[in-house]
Amino acid sequence: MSTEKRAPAGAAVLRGEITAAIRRALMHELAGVGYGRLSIEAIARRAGVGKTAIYRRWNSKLELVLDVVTEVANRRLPLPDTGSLRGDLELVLLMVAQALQHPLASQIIPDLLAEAARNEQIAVTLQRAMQANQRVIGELLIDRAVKRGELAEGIDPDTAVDLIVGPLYWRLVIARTPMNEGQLPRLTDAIVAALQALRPAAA
Amino acid sequence: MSTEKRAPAGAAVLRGEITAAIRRALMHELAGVGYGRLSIEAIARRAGVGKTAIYRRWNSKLELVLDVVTEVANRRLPLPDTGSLRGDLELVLLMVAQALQHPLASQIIPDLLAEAARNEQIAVTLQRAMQANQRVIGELLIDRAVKRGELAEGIDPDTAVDLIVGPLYWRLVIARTPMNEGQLPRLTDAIVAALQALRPAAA
DNA sequence: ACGCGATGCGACGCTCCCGTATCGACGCTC
DNA sequence: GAGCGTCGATACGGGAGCGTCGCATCGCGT
Repeated sequence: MSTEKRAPAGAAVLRGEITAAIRRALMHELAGVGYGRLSIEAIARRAGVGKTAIYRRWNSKLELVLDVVTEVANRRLPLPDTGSLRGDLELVLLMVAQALQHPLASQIIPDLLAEAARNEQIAVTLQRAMQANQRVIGELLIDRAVKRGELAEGIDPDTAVDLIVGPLYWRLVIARTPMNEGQLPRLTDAIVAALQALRPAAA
Repeated sequence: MSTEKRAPAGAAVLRGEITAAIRRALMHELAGVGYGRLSIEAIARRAGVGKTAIYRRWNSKLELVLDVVTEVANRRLPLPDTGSLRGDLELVLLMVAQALQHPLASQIIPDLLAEAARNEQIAVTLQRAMQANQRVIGELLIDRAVKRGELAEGIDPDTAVDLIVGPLYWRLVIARTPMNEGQLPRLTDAIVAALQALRPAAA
């Protein structure tokens, strides 16, 4: 029920264009009214399809949202090795900043995160998606820096990720203050200093 | 319509206990179903009052929520001077952590922030509330540190606030990872280092 | 060429909530 | 003691969305 069906036997088939239209409509509805007010009827209206087309593909609103979220979250972001912690970090921050400033993402992400606080299934789905991206940051960016000798061994990866992603998320999504020119490099320097000052857990 | 009415002439009066019950019920409903699904009927049911009692006090769902949010956000938090940037910072982080871990707050805050992305009135109300608290951090904590010589003059207050509040918010509200014993002091040290490394905007 | 089956679509009954109005009961103020 | 305004409760018409069902259409395999 999650991926595209392909000619099971000798019969008609779910039309992929319609599935795609529903997915698109869901994203826009989610951004527009949020998960709470989300209605199948509105999605069908926006997608220009009948409600049946949706119910035939997914059993419930929750299943539909989880499916689309999972599909979007599984798009991996590559992390080239720039040769230094500062270079890697600035690149990551830039990519995260661009992602968070996407008009659809900047509305959908906080909405789903808020809903995750009351819906266990959404929570675990988002956790999975976030863990995948945090592993990129943790294992690649931090481990690389440790191997280069730029960071101490035994550094707490959770707190490190908090220090890297937290300020940017707060700034762009919560406070919604635009980033001025030159603030990102300064923020990068500050975070590098924070990471280097982060004592290992054993200390 | 926002504060308590007091005996206008020679007549009956809105009973404060009922107003308080509505406020309490609103908080619980908001935490339970979110702003999107919020319904006046459910609030009245939970509060054990008639819908009329609510409509007599507020004209709309939005007005009710804005009123209660403003009232809660106006509770000022004192910030004693511990004598050092690190001491002030750890105290602030501890208070913020406690606030964000409150079961009601941890559900209501992200929900309203998500809603603020599509509702201008909620956005400005929350901005006002946050600016008040950020001023405490900015003017007191940072200015004090500058006067002590612990931070450089001309430091960017916006980025500084991002560095202070962002990691904790991300950790507790977004990632929802519990803070282990000893992580808060380590986080404090790292943020101090970040603030000291934060170059002034003019640089 | 044909027929089967899945498809898209609108209609259906149902539930929930809105915002208003009305009612008798109660309590406070004068 | 009298009157006024608030109280909970209930009812109302209207709107919106739910999940299902019937129907004509279209595509595939024979």
